[in-house]
Amino acid sequence: MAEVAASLSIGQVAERTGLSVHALRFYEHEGLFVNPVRRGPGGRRVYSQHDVDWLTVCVILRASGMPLPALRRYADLVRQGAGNEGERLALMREHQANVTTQISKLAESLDLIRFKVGVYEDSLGLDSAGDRQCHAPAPSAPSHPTEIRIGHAGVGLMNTPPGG
Amino acid sequence: MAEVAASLSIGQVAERTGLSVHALRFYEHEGLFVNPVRRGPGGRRVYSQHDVDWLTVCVILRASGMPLPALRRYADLVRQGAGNEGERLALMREHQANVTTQISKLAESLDLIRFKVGVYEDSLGLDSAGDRQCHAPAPSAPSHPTEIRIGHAGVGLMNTPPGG
DNA sequence: CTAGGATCTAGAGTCGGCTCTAGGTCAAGT
DNA sequence: ACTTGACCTAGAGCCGACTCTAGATCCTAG
Repeated sequence: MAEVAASLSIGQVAERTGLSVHALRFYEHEGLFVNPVRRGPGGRRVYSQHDVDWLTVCVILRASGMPLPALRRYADLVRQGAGNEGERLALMREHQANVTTQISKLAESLDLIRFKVGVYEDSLGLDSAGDRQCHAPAPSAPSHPTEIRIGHAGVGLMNTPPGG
Repeated sequence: MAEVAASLSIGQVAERTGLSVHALRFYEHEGLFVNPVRRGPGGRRVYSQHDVDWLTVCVILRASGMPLPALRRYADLVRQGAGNEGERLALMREHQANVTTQISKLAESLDLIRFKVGVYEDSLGLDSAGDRQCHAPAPSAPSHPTEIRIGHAGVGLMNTPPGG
């Protein structure tokens, strides 16, 4: 049905994964591959579809902020084979927690940003043709009780320099 | 009701904003303040509540990934005073777009991560005591049609080294 | 034979955003 | 008088994750 063991050059893998050829060599150097990269005639790297699949996972994990050491650790665990699923699970769960925290922090920031956008739209007389929900989510009560109060002094005063 | 013009030392501002004193001096050097920081006896910096409010905004924008040059541009606009709301709006809208893209990319990555977590939980015989929704959101159809297919070869094969 | 392009290695350079150091001033406490 | 601690300036250093360079090798096409 499908050739599982197609041989790919570094350039082809770069194309398919979105990583640069430099980055691919760098990743190899950093021990991020599960299995050693084979070499063809002339010492050139030969990759398989397995490698591309693994790299695809790597790219996604990197895109969500997993640092290279964690990625290396994960590669190590996978390389060792079955038996360490507990550790892999722990690693993934930790990353999952990091990502969800990241997302919720961004969502919080987005409250302020939306509010600012609303303020400027209003000050321009635009009524934001069909993009905003209702008026603007009140950023003074930003879903989680935080210490920062941007509602009163902050947002209001910050639109003009205090000399005005 | 409230003292609007309280004088704060750099240390106090660091405490209130979460920025380090180093970072505060650095921000000043980089032109990120709306109004020039006053100096007290002995040349020491004197901050007002206005500064703290502005910095609070800065911290949130930074936390959502706005680079310092954009922050500086924004400070410039605010410093110039009324009349450039259009530019401020554009800047904020662009950042808003960046943040929402960021969030949705993270959410996409989270699909894979959750899937992996599910795989390892299953392989350990855990049935994930009350955390997962149902089984796992299918990561092979990740909300937007992307080029990467992690559903078939990827996730499945990557749990064991190819030598197994 | 020659030229072009892809690849190789080892290692240096880049970038953003701070962080830290060195060397000094100043005010308060003992 | 002396120490402590917060502050000052200018500039060097750091970290992560690549990116780029130099100089060599190899393959293919004309």
